[in-house]
Amino acid sequence: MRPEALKGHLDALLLAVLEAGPQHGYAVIDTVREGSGGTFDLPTGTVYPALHRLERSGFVHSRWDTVGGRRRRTYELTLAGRQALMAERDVWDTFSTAVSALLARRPWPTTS
Amino acid sequence: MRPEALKGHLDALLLAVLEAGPQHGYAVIDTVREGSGGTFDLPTGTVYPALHRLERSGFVHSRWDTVGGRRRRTYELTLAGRQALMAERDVWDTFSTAVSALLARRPWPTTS
DNA sequence: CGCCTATAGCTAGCATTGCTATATGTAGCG
DNA sequence: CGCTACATATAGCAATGCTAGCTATAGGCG
Repeated sequence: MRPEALKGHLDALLLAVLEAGPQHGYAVIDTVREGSGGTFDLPTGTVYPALHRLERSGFVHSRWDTVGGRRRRTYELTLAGRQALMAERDVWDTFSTAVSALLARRPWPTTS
Repeated sequence: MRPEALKGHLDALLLAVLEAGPQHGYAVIDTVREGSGGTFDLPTGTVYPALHRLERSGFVHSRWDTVGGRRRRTYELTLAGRQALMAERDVWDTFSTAVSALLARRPWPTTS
């Protein structure tokens, strides 16, 4: 998978993952990998900055936990985050429909 | 439509449009707009550099025409371009399938 | 104990890429 | 003559995901 393919859609994925319940960053990476059937194996350098961005935007809220001596930062969707996710789903639908339509074009039925 | 949504998929769209036959840049813009049902109305500052990029990559070949006193640069897919398009279609399929799967996740059927 | 792996987090800097803004020039209409 | 549509072009911006590198704990193995 070409890395830049994700550009502009990462936030939607992260919000969708967190919609299922609060998770910490490392777990988010696992969930994305499994939920995408292995297609997306996001590096930490992608996910952590993205989560920080989402928090700055007010879409998620974080708190520190300590589990088994390890520090964890658990992220949870805010109300604004849920609304943003709804908007992102709409964007994705129109976007993917349009791209699929264009990619489905074929030479022969030129109809011109 | 958030502008950056297209990032990483523009080349695929342009190649797909040119697959139907050679076109010049301005016409490509029209074809994309109509083929996407109005979703993508690409600015010239997006399309012309992208076409140049595709030519540098060897995916399209251009020639100058003059039609009605106006200079036109007509782009045509190369063999490499056709192959790249096939690859792009595969990328798009895996990509969109994975994103749709993740966005379809819902809180309740947590199954955990 | 020392080493490695898995877990868990962080950041600086890079490269790519699409967009905005601006520019040039022709054809045709009122 | 001025306006609009057609047609191409580029400089510079902003955003964003990735690479690479770093810190730190827990636990297994030799």
